[in-house]
Parts: sequence; C-alpha cells; structure tokens
Amino acid sequence: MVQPLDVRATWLVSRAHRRGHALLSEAFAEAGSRPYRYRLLAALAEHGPVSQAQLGRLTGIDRSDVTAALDALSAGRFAVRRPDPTDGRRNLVAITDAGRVELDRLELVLDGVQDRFLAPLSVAERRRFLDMAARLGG
Amino acid sequence: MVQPLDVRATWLVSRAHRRGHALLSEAFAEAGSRPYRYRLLAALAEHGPVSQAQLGRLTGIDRSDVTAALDALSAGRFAVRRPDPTDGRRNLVAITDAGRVELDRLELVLDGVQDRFLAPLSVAERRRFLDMAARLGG
DNA sequence: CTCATGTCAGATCAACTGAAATGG
DNA sequence: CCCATTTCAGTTTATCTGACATGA
Repeated sequence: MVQPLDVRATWLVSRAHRRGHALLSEAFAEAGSRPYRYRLLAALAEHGPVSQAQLGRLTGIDRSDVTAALDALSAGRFAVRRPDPTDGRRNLVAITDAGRVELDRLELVLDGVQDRFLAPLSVAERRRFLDMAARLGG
Repeated sequence: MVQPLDVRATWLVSRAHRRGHALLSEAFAEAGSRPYRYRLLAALAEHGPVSQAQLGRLTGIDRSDVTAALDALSAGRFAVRRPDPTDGRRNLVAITDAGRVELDRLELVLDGVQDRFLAPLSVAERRRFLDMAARLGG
C-alpha cells in the first residue's frame, strides 16, 4: 500500500520550488543581487516608505533578516533608513532613485526567470496554476 | 511598471512550498521522524535494496546527506547496510520489517498533511494541479 | 588512468530564536 | 507595566562542495 514517492502534492511543490529557486538565485547572483534584496525593493516601491517591521510583514522576511538585507541595500544606496519622526522606535525605509533603477533591472531578470520556469505550461494553464498556487500558499 | 510582489509564479510556489514544508516537518517531528528519513524509507520500499548513491539519485538527496540520514535509520533498525558482494565500493541498503512498519506510520502522517495542504482546492482542481506541478518540477 | 562510491568536514542560505536596548 | 521595534548573536535545516580513501 505504499504510494510512490513522487505523487505527493508537497513533494511535487517542493520539486517545483527547488527548480524555481535555483533559476532565481542563479539569475539574481549573475545580476549581482539576491532574492531578499529584490523582495525588499519591490515592497518599498509598491508601498512607499514603511518601517522595517512592516517590511518584514509585507515580504515574509524575518525582522532580523530584514535588518541584514537592508544593510546591503543601504550600502549600495538603493534604500535609505531614516528615523520615523512620529515614532522613535521605527526607521522609515524608502527606496532611492538608484533603487528604482536597480529594481527595474531586477524585474527584467525576474521576468526572464518566470518565462523559463513556466515554460512547461501553456498560457491558459499558467493562469489556472497561478490561481491555485495562490490559494495553496495563503 | 512594477508588478506587485505577489503575482509571480516563483513567489507563489515559494509560499505554497513554505506552507507545505511547515505542515510536513511539524507533522514528522511530532511523529518522531524527519522528511529525509521518510524519503529514504519510501525509496527503499519502492525499489528494494540499492546502493547509497542510487538512493541519492532516487530521492534527490545528496550522497553525503544520505550517509548521515542512513546512520539514523540504521540506529533505529529501520534499514540495514550490507556490503555489496558484487561491488566492493557499494553498500546495499535494505529496509527492515521495522522500517516497513515505520513507513506505514509515516504514510498516514503524510496523507493527513496532503489533505490539509490541498484543502483549498476541489478534487478536480487537485488532479490538474498535481499534473502541472509535476511538469514544473521536472 | 579514469571514474564511482562512501565518508567526512565544512560552507552556504533561508528561516528562525532569544535577548538586549529603546521607546510608545 | 506591557508591548512594538531594531539589532545582534546564534541555531537549525536543507542543500551543496571539496577532499579523501577505496575499489571497478
């Protein structure tokens, strides 16, 4: 009554994630960045200046890891931390112009990855897959 | 022209994987095992006695990690290593009776995880999702 | 010589934990 | 007092790399 290893949903999703993640980090590394940095830049561009804790909630990255990744983004002048005048505990983090340029560059890299990742599916399938994957991740 | 963070296939698959992996390792930990050990037991039950290198290829686990996980399985008497009489480099690894019992137990745990993981999808959707996920992981 | 195998030490990365300092 | 935020140090897990000895 043993099911073969390779029909379980968690297994298949794990394999798909592995392939996607490999494509992604390879492409980002080649572009001189990393998934965490892209995620943070994208969240900053989408939501404007926010606190680091809020950034963590938006991206699913742990607070302590947000700190480290922001150190890298600040060093590259892609983001700036300023103290929040209305709340002394918080930093307000904003994307810079250079950060937007960097983000645009990374978006292109990311789009290329999506195409390669989704290549095995037809366009109609992609739409349905994305819908179902979104529900499974929620 | 910035796409929101949460429509990318790699992102959605990553979130789904995260949720599935959390369900899985929690359930296995509660059952006193780990994903690697389950994968190896399942491969041994499906393919009979094989070498460690072959086990690694079947499960996608690195050779060096197969060694460590087999140490745990051997210590629990769930698998046995014997030298391959036809090839002095190899160990022939076989599942034991206790290993089959353990595997059956873990299969039940795993099936419960699959149900919870796939709960957001209808039965018809699950079938299509599995098919597409399999293609994306290959 | 080459290649495969099993083992070991260690690196890497994502994710997380716990604690401290600061402030609401 | 309790709670949120930022930061730091460190742990865990999965994955992978490089090296080594052994044998096909």
